[in-house]
Amino acid sequence: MRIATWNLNSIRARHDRLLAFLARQKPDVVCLQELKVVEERFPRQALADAGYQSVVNAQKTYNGVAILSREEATDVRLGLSDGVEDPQARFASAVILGVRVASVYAPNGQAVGSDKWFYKLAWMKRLRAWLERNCKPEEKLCLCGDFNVAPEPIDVHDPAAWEPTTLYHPEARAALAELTGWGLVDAFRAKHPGEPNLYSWWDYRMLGFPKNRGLRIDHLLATAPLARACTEAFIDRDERKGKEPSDHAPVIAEFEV
DNA sequence: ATGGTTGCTTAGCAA
Repeated sequence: MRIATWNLNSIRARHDRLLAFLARQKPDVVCLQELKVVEERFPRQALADAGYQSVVNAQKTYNGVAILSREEATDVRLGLSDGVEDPQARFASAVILGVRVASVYAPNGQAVGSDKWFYKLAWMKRLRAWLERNCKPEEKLCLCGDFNVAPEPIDVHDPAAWEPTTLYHPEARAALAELTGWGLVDAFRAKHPGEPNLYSWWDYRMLGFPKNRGLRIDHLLATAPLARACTEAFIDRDERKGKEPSDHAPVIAEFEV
């Protein structure tokens, strides 16, 4: 089973790119983030024509996540369902071929100390609580998405410069470590231990991509039974090239399940 | 040195 995660930065702006990506990489499951579209305008039919059914948690203008799959998605759950009043569409999960897959769009946090920053930290805690309520580390599960946190120095082109920011602040990293501490393996890093300069996001500004000034903030976090079945993981850098790319590249992993 | 880019929605916000 080939699982991909990709922050599209608008599914309308990336419509043709997404269809070309599906044809090229032929993933079995794709978790998408930042749809930036209302449910009614989500291109469900075009994706169905391409062979994918869609689980969609959308909202107007901001956020929005989806799970595309070739096989049927069951036990669909939209949102964290934790009783918190929260209009932001950042989470969806479903079971596909016996694997629980979740599409995750963690808050960016904007600036350390801001309201959005505290929302980010709280949201990470809520996600950990969701795991505790809904899953067991012994089951096959993969959290796929834009976590807006780079875990380690190796995941940041200039760690000292990024440490004061929400994407690499020690508290954000601790929140991500709390999440993985429940029982999740960074599937991409497990296949590329110690390998530097591998990023999934580059700022549109300041020639971020041409200079490879990136961060690895998009992750496939798998429980041990699933991580053991991972045979390959890579970042599809080509998707960041060319005309009108997203600022994120897809992360893809192959699992023998 | 506080720059610069993109998308959604239409001037300002979010990333």
